[in-house]
Amino acid sequence: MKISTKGRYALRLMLDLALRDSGEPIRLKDVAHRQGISEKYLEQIISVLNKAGYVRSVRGPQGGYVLARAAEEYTAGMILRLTEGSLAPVDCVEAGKGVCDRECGCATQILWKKIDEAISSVVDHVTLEDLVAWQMERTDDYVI
Amino acid sequence: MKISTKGRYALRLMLDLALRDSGEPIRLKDVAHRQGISEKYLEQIISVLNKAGYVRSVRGPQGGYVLARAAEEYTAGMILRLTEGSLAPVDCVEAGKGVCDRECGCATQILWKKIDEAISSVVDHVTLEDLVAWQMERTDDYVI
DNA sequence: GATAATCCCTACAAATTCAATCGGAAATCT
DNA sequence: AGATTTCCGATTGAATTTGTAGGGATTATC
Repeated sequence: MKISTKGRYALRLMLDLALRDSGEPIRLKDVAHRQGISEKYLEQIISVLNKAGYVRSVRGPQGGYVLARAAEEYTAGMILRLTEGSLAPVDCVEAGKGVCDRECGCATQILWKKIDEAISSVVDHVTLEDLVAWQMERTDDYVI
Repeated sequence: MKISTKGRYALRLMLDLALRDSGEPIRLKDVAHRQGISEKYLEQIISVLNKAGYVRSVRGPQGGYVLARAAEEYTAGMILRLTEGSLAPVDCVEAGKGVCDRECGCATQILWKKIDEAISSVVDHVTLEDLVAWQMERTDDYVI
């Protein structure tokens, strides 16, 4: 019941981009250094965000990444679901998946549904802009 | 971000015991058959519940397991935390663990905390008795 | 007391997932 | 041309999950 590094790093990556959003591309290498995350690993993660159109990439020198939209247009749920796959606590309450093979009709499903809704109600209402605000409350400089 | 089979099976196991709670011990073999779970694997799981005093065991023929307390005295959170270890979405918001090495001071922690609280507010308020009631609404017989 | 049923314990193993690492190709600025 | 940066796919080591396997201890019943 843990969020993997993929989701956590993706969120920190997007937060990093949002904090330094000036229109100029931000090099992944810099993000990696600031966040203490392997550059190569971050590549894989931002590749997913890029394909989803969450960031825009600029190749070559002076290149890097820029947020595709304003920070308030991203929810934590969007970012986490994209990178984690799903935030549902069990398979059988996931959107696409219909019934579960055996647990169907099982009362525990009601619990899983409630947990799923509780998680969603948080992540779907916290935006990247909220994270930016929280970060700026905590530290004056942007060293995360 | 999934609850493992250990937690899910533990909950179904406890629900099964609660639904058939008559004072007589219930054989693990029967639970395993009803739930379609390997008997040997269930042994490992109930061993944890037994050591925690959540169930009482009776050895020998006509033996089995009985709930140690009334169903309303167990929350889903108790059972899941015992078998899953922790329901916190990331290590750094767990109770015992102090700071996280690097993400400390990071705004994402606030999000993780909110998710953790949302999950807890569900699992700490749903009791085994609730699950029993939900199950009886769904099916007249107790075949889960 | 013998037998059979049941819980109890520990070790092992297959499969999957996680968390990267590695090596290079393609694009682009100067 | 050369340096910089993103892009892409393969591989890998470790950890975790999800069980299996085999036997030991206890006890009700005959």
